[in-house]
Amino acid sequence: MKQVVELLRTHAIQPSAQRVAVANYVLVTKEHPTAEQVFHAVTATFPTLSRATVYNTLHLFVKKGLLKQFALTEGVLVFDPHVEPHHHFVDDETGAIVDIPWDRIRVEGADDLPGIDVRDFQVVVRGKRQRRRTTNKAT
Amino acid sequence: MKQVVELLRTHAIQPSAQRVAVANYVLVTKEHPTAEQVFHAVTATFPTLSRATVYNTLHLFVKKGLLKQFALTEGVLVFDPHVEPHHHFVDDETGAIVDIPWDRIRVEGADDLPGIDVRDFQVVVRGKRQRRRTTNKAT
DNA sequence: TCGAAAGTCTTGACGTCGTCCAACTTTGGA
DNA sequence: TCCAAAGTTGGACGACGTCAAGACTTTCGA
Repeated sequence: MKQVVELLRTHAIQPSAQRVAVANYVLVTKEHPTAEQVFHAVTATFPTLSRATVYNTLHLFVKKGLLKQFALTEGVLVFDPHVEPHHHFVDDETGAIVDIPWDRIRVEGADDLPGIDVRDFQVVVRGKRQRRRTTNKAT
Repeated sequence: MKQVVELLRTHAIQPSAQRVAVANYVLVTKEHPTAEQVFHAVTATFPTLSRATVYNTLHLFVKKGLLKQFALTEGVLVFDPHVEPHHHFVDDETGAIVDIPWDRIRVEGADDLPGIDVRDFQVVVRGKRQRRRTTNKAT
C-alpha cells in the first residue's frame, strides 16, 4: 500500500485515491488483464470509480513506464506490469497469456533490420498447453 | 478473375459473387487490412454487400487456410494473405504492419518450450521507420 | 417442370471496447 | 482563504464484431 504511493511519486504521478486503487491491482497482478478486467476488479472495492478514469490511469501508467501494453489476442489490449523485455506464449484454447523469460529464446537479427529504428521486439508463441504429464496441478 | 474462382473451388468454397468480391481484394492485397477496411474497400464496388457477409467470409477463408489472422496493433484483427511463416514489423508512428522474411531473423528455442505444444511463433518488432538521416534521435 | 432442402445473404438489433467532452470536485500554492 | 490547475465523473458516442430471423438462390430428385 505505502510502497505503491511511493512508486507513483517516484514516477511523477500524483497518488490520488483512484490511481492508488488501480495501481494496487494492476501493478501487483501476475496476469495480463484487459482494461475491462481492471475496471471490474477495481470497482468491486471502489464502486464510484468511472471507466474513463481507469482508461486515463492505465494510459498514464504506460506513458510513465509502469506498464506495458500489448495486443496479442482477439482485439483487446492487455496490460503487463512486467516491463523488462520478455517473450509471450498465448494459449490457443483459453487465450491465456504467459510470460517466457528473455533468456529462454535466442533471437538473432531482429535489432538489425535495414531502414528500421527498432524500439523493442519479442517472440510471440502460439499453441496449447500439454496437460498430460508435467503438471502437478490437475485441471 | 477466373483464378480466384478456381482458388475458392480448390479450397471447397462455393464461389458466390460476394465471396469472389471479397477474395479479389483480400487475397491480392499486400497490406494487412482489418475487417472494416475489407468491408469499405469491397462495398465501394459491391454496395449491397453486408457487413455480416464480410465477417462470415473472412472467417471462412481463415478456416480454409487462405488467410491468417493477427492481433498486433491496438485492438483490431488484421488479415494476412501471406500464410507462410514470417515475422512482422509494426511502425509505432503509423501502425503500419510490414512483413519480415522468415530467414531474416534467426530464433532458437521457441519451439522447444516445456509443457507447450507449439503451433507457430513469430517475432514482432516495434519501432519506427528511418525516413532520412537519424541524427535527431531523442529518447 | 416443379418443389423441397440446403446453402447463402441481408437486415437490424445487440454487446463490448474505448474515446471524448462538459461539468464537477479536489488539491496545492500564493 | 481564494483561485487555478489537476483530477474525476457520467453520459454520449463511434468503431468493431456477433447473432438470429427471414429472404433469397441454387441444387437436385421426382
